[in-house]
Amino acid sequence: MTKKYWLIKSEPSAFSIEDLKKSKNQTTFWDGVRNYQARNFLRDEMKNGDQVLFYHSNTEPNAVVGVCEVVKEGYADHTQFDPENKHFFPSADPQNPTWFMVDVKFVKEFKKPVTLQDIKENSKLQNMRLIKRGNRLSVMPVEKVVFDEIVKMGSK
DNA sequence: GCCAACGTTGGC
DNA sequence: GCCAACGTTGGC
Repeated sequence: MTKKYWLIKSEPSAFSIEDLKKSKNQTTFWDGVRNYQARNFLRDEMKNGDQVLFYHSNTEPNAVVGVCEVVKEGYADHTQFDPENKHFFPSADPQNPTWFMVDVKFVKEFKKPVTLQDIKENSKLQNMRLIKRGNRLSVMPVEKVVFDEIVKMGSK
Protein backbone atom coordinates (compact mmCIF):
# COMPACT_ATOMS: atom_id res chain seq x y z
CA MET A 1 0.00 0.00 0.00
CA THR A 2 1.67 3.17 -1.12
CA LYS A 3 1.27 6.34 0.78
CA LYS A 4 -1.00 9.00 -0.64
CA TYR A 5 -0.76 12.76 -0.50
CA TRP A 6 -3.49 15.29 0.13
CA LEU A 7 -4.25 18.92 0.67
CA ILE A 8 -6.83 20.14 3.16
CA LYS A 9 -8.09 23.67 3.49
CA SER A 10 -9.07 25.58 6.55
CA GLU A 11 -9.86 29.16 7.26
CA PRO A 12 -7.38 30.11 9.98
CA SER A 13 -10.07 32.11 11.74
CA ALA A 14 -11.91 28.80 12.20
CA PHE A 15 -8.98 26.43 12.70
CA SER A 16 -5.35 27.27 11.96
CA ILE A 17 -2.16 25.25 12.03
CA GLU A 18 -1.40 26.99 15.31
CA ASP A 19 -4.63 25.51 16.68
CA LEU A 20 -3.53 22.10 15.47
CA LYS A 21 -0.18 22.47 17.22
CA LYS A 22 -1.95 23.39 20.43
CA SER A 23 -4.43 20.52 20.24
CA LYS A 24 -4.14 17.55 22.54
CA ASN A 25 -1.46 15.25 21.10
CA GLN A 26 -1.26 17.82 18.29
CA THR A 27 -4.12 15.86 16.76
CA THR A 28 -7.64 16.85 15.75
CA PHE A 29 -10.66 15.37 14.02
CA TRP A 30 -11.34 16.99 10.68
CA ASP A 31 -15.06 17.62 11.02
CA GLY A 32 -17.55 19.66 9.11
CA VAL A 33 -16.82 18.58 5.54
CA ARG A 34 -20.14 18.68 3.70
CA ASN A 35 -19.16 17.96 0.13
CA TYR A 36 -19.67 14.52 -1.34
CA GLN A 37 -16.49 14.38 -3.33
CA ALA A 38 -14.43 15.39 -0.32
CA ARG A 39 -16.45 12.98 1.81
CA ASN A 40 -15.48 10.10 -0.45
CA PHE A 41 -11.81 10.91 -0.01
CA LEU A 42 -12.21 11.08 3.75
CA ARG A 43 -14.24 7.88 3.95
CA ASP A 44 -12.54 5.68 1.39
CA GLU A 45 -9.13 6.85 0.45
CA MET A 46 -7.26 8.59 3.24
CA LYS A 47 -5.16 6.03 5.09
CA ASN A 48 -3.04 6.11 8.19
CA GLY A 49 0.34 7.60 7.41
CA ASP A 50 -0.84 9.57 4.39
CA GLN A 51 0.81 12.97 4.28
CA VAL A 52 -1.34 16.07 4.13
CA LEU A 53 -0.60 19.66 3.19
CA PHE A 54 -2.34 22.14 5.49
CA TYR A 55 -3.66 25.14 3.56
CA HIS A 56 -4.99 28.41 4.96
CA SER A 57 -7.80 29.81 2.80
CA ASN A 58 -9.67 33.08 2.91
CA THR A 59 -6.83 34.90 4.57
CA GLU A 60 -3.79 36.99 3.80
CA PRO A 61 -1.81 35.43 2.38
CA ASN A 62 -3.51 32.24 1.29
CA ALA A 63 -0.82 29.62 1.69
CA VAL A 64 0.21 26.08 2.47
CA VAL A 65 1.58 26.48 5.96
CA GLY A 66 2.71 23.00 6.95
CA VAL A 67 2.25 19.26 6.93
CA CYS A 68 0.14 16.87 8.96
CA GLU A 69 -0.62 13.17 8.63
CA VAL A 70 -3.61 10.90 8.85
CA VAL A 71 -3.66 9.02 12.18
CA LYS A 72 -7.22 7.74 12.14
CA GLU A 73 -9.05 6.61 9.04
CA GLY A 74 -12.56 7.60 8.00
CA TYR A 75 -15.28 7.39 10.64
CA ALA A 76 -18.62 9.08 11.19
CA ASP A 77 -18.51 12.84 11.69
CA HIS A 78 -20.53 13.17 14.91
CA THR A 79 -21.43 16.81 14.23
CA GLN A 80 -23.96 15.71 11.58
CA PHE A 81 -26.19 14.35 14.38
CA ASP A 82 -25.94 17.30 16.75
CA PRO A 83 -28.76 19.85 16.36
CA GLU A 84 -26.69 22.35 18.30
CA ASN A 85 -23.80 22.09 15.91
CA LYS A 86 -23.58 24.37 12.93
CA HIS A 87 -22.77 21.37 10.75
CA PHE A 88 -25.96 19.56 11.81
CA PHE A 89 -27.39 17.55 8.92
CA PRO A 90 -31.01 16.63 9.73
CA SER A 91 -31.38 13.82 7.23
CA ALA A 92 -28.29 11.96 8.47
CA ASP A 93 -28.96 8.43 9.70
CA PRO A 94 -26.83 7.22 12.63
CA GLN A 95 -26.97 3.69 11.22
CA ASN A 96 -25.68 4.88 7.91
CA PRO A 97 -23.87 8.20 8.34
CA THR A 98 -23.70 10.65 5.48
CA TRP A 99 -20.55 12.46 6.52
CA PHE A 100 -17.15 11.22 7.57
CA MET A 101 -13.97 12.58 9.02
CA VAL A 102 -10.40 11.51 9.74
CA ASP A 103 -7.98 12.46 12.48
CA VAL A 104 -4.86 14.35 11.51
CA LYS A 105 -1.73 14.97 13.51
CA PHE A 106 0.68 17.87 13.23
CA VAL A 107 3.96 16.99 11.52
CA LYS A 108 5.64 20.29 10.84
CA GLU A 109 5.11 23.92 10.12
CA PHE A 110 6.92 25.43 7.17
CA LYS A 111 9.73 27.89 7.76
CA LYS A 112 8.16 29.89 5.01
CA PRO A 113 4.51 29.51 4.00
CA VAL A 114 4.10 28.58 0.36
CA THR A 115 1.63 31.14 -0.88
CA LEU A 116 -0.99 30.67 -3.53
CA GLN A 117 1.01 33.07 -5.64
CA ASP A 118 4.19 31.01 -5.16
CA ILE A 119 2.27 27.97 -6.35
CA LYS A 120 0.88 29.76 -9.39
CA GLU A 121 4.36 30.91 -10.31
CA ASN A 122 5.94 27.44 -10.08
CA SER A 123 5.79 25.67 -13.44
CA LYS A 124 5.89 22.26 -11.73
CA LEU A 125 2.64 22.96 -9.91
CA GLN A 126 0.37 24.03 -12.74
CA ASN A 127 -1.70 20.83 -12.64
CA MET A 128 -2.79 21.29 -9.06
CA ARG A 129 -6.52 21.35 -8.54
CA LEU A 130 -5.96 24.09 -6.04
CA ILE A 131 -5.30 26.61 -8.79
CA LYS A 132 -7.92 25.38 -11.22
CA ARG A 133 -10.68 27.81 -11.85
CA GLY A 134 -13.56 27.74 -9.45
CA ASN A 135 -12.02 25.05 -7.31
CA ARG A 136 -13.93 24.63 -4.07
CA LEU A 137 -12.86 21.24 -2.81
CA SER A 138 -11.69 21.38 0.78
CA VAL A 139 -10.03 17.96 0.62
CA MET A 140 -8.14 17.02 -2.53
CA PRO A 141 -5.46 14.59 -3.59
CA VAL A 142 -2.06 15.89 -4.68
CA GLU A 143 0.65 14.06 -6.56
CA LYS A 144 3.79 13.03 -4.73
CA VAL A 145 5.96 15.25 -6.92
CA VAL A 146 3.73 18.19 -6.06
CA PHE A 147 3.82 17.38 -2.38
CA ASP A 148 7.60 17.10 -2.43
CA GLU A 149 8.00 20.33 -4.35
CA ILE A 150 5.81 22.30 -1.95
CA VAL A 151 7.60 20.87 1.08
CA LYS A 152 10.90 21.84 -0.54
CA MET A 153 9.62 25.38 -1.17
CA GLY A 154 8.41 25.68 2.39
CA SER A 155 11.65 24.40 3.90
CA LYS A 156 13.95 26.97 2.35
C1' DG B 1 -17.07 43.52 1.04
C1' DC B 2 -17.78 41.93 -3.60
C1' DC B 3 -18.88 38.56 -6.72
C1' DA B 4 -17.90 34.47 -9.79
C1' DA B 5 -18.13 29.71 -9.56
C1' DC B 6 -20.01 25.93 -7.85
C1' DG B 7 -23.00 22.27 -5.35
C1' DT B 8 -27.43 21.30 -3.57
C1' DT B 9 -32.35 21.69 -3.18
C1' DG B 10 -36.89 21.44 -4.56
C1' DG B 11 -40.81 22.51 -7.69
C1' DC B 12 -42.55 20.93 -11.72
C1' DG C 1 -34.88 14.47 -14.95
C1' DC C 2 -34.56 19.37 -15.70
C1' DC C 3 -33.26 23.67 -14.13
C1' DA C 4 -33.98 28.02 -11.40
C1' DA C 5 -33.13 29.57 -6.95
C1' DC C 6 -30.38 29.59 -3.26
C1' DG C 7 -26.42 29.18 -0.09
C1' DT C 8 -21.50 28.71 0.29
C1' DT C 9 -16.68 28.99 -0.94
C1' DG C 10 -12.81 31.53 -1.53
C1' DG C 11 -9.82 34.78 -4.27
C1' DC C 12 -9.37 39.42 -4.83
